[in-house]
Amino acid sequence: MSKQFYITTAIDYVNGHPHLGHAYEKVITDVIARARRSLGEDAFYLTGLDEHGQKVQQAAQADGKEAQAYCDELAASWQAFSTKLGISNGDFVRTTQPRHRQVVSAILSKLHANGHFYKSRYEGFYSTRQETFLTDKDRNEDGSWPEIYGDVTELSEENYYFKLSAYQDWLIEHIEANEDFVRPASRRNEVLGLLKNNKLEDLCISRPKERLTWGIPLPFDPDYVTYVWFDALTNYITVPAARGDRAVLAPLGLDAVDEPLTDATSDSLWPADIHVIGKDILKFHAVYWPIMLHAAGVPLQKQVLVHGWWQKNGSKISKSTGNTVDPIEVIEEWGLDAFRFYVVRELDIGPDGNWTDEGFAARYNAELVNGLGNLLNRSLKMLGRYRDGVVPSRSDELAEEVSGIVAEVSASLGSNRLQAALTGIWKIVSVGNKYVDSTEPFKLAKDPGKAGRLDEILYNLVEISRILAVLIDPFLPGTSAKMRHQLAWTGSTGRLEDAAWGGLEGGHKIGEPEALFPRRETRA
RNA sequence: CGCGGGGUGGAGCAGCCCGGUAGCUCGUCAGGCUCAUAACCUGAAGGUCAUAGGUUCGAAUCCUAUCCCCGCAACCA
Repeated sequence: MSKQFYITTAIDYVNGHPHLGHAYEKVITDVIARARRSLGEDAFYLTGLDEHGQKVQQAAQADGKEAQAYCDELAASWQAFSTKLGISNGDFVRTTQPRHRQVVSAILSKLHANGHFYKSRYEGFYSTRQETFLTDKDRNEDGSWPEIYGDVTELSEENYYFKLSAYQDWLIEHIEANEDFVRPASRRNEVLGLLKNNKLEDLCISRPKERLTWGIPLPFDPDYVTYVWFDALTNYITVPAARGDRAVLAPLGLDAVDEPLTDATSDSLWPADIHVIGKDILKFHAVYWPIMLHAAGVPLQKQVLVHGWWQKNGSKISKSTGNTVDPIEVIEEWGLDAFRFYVVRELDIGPDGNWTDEGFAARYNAELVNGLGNLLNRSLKMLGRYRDGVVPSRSDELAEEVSGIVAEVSASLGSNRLQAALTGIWKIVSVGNKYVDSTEPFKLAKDPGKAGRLDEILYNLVEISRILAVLIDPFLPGTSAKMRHQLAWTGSTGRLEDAAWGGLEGGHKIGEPEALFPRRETRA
C-alpha cells in the first residue's frame, strides 16, 4: 500500500480537562486531514492520550482506584470529546496500551544498545509537584523556591540520560536545509535561535521505580521507568508500528506489534507528514523528537506545524479567574459546524487569537446565516417556485469566475492555509448574492418572455450552491451533507474535483429547501 | 539587554515571506431590491498601516533604532 498522508495532534494529558485549546487543535488537524482527502490523498489522522506519570499515580491513589482503571474512565470522556468534535481520526492512541509499551521498549533497547544513554548521578533540588529537577536559576531572587514547585527536597539519585548534545549540529543543518520542517517561519526561527545560542543539555529520561511506578519500565534496568519523553513522543510511531508499517518496525528491530490491531491492513504511514502542536511544546517536537528518531534510525517527521493560543476577551484563558470557553457548551448551543467555522475562520494557524462571544455571534449571523445559508435558501426557493425544483440546462455564465476562486481555494488547502481557504469560499458566496441582485431573477419570473434568461440564472445559482457544498466539506462536514441533501445531489465523490463547473445536469430535481443555520439573537 | 507574539479606519482581523491602486466581518449614514432565515445589493463617511530614520522610481510589505501592549507556575494547547 502506498504511503498515506499521516497527521497527528499532540496527545493530551489524561488527568486534565478538555478545553478550547484541545478542541482547536483537534479541529484544525481534522480540517487538514479532510482537506487532504478532498485533494485525493488518503489521510490518516491520529490523536490520543498521555496517561503515565506521577500526577495520574497520585490522583488515582487519592481516588482509591487502580491507575489503569482511573485512566480508563478518563479516557472514555476524552474519546467522547473527540466524537463531539466530529473529528475523523483513524485511531486513538493511549500510552498505557500494550502496543505502545512494546514500541517504547523497542526504541529504548535499541538506543541503549547503541550507546546513546548513560547513567549519571544527580545531586540537587527536586520538585515533587512538578516532577522536575531544579537549579539555582529557578530560585526566587531572595533564594526561596517559587510556590509552583511545592515542596522542594534535596535529593541524590542516579538516572539515565540521553545524549542530545551529540546531534545539535546535525539538527541545525537539517532544519536549515528543510524550510518546511517547522512552520510557520517565525517558529522555525525560534528553534534555530535556540539551537544556535544554547548548548543542548542531555535529557534525563528515567525515574527510579521507588518514586514513580506508573510508567513504562526501562527494558535494560528494571529499577527504572521511562519518563515523559520516550513515553509520550513515541506515540506517533506506535500506531504506524501497530499497523505493520515497516518504516518504523524495521529500524526498531520488530516484526510486528502484538496488539491491538484495529485492522490487519499493512499500512504505510511513517514518516508523519505533519505534527500539529501548540507553541508551548515546540522544543520537544522540533528538537527532542527528531533527535530521538535520528538516533534510532527512524526517518524524521516531515513537518511540525505550530498553532497559537486563544485568549478570551483579550486576556488569558484561566479557570481560576473564570475567563474560559467551554467548547462543548458552545457546540451544544450553536452547533458543531458553527464552532468549527469560528475557530478556523477567526484565527490563522500560528498567531494567538482572541475568542469573543460577540465575535462568534457576529460571524455566525453574518457569514453562516446571512451569507451561506441565505444564498442557498434563496437560490433553491426560487428554483422551486419558478421551475418546480427542476434544474434547467447548463449555463456557464459564472463558470470562469467561480472556477478561478476554486483554484485559489484548492491551492490554499494544499498548503494548509485554512483561513485563506475559507475567505476564498466566502468570495463565492458573495459572487452568488451579487449575481441575484444584478440579474433580478424574481423580476424575470413575472415575464414569460424572459424564461430562457431565467433558466440561465437559476442554473448558475444552483450550481454555485453545489460547488459551495463541495468546498466547505472539510470545514463543515455536517453542513455540506445538509446542502447536498437539499440539492438531492448524490454524485459526490468526496473530492474537490467535484467543484468543477457543470456537475448538475439539466432536468435534475432538487429536494426541499430548509434553513441551514437557525437565526439566533445575539447574546447581550 | 531572558524568550516569544503583537501594534493596519469605531471594534475584531487579513495583507507583510515573493515591495507597485489598503482588503474582510461588524458598526454608522444614505439609497436600491423583495427571491430569501427583517436576509441581499450599491454608495458614503472613517486609516499619514505605532514612531523615527534608511534602502528603492516606489514600502503596511525589506533594513535599523525607539515606544507601547500581551503571554511565558499550576488548572492549560
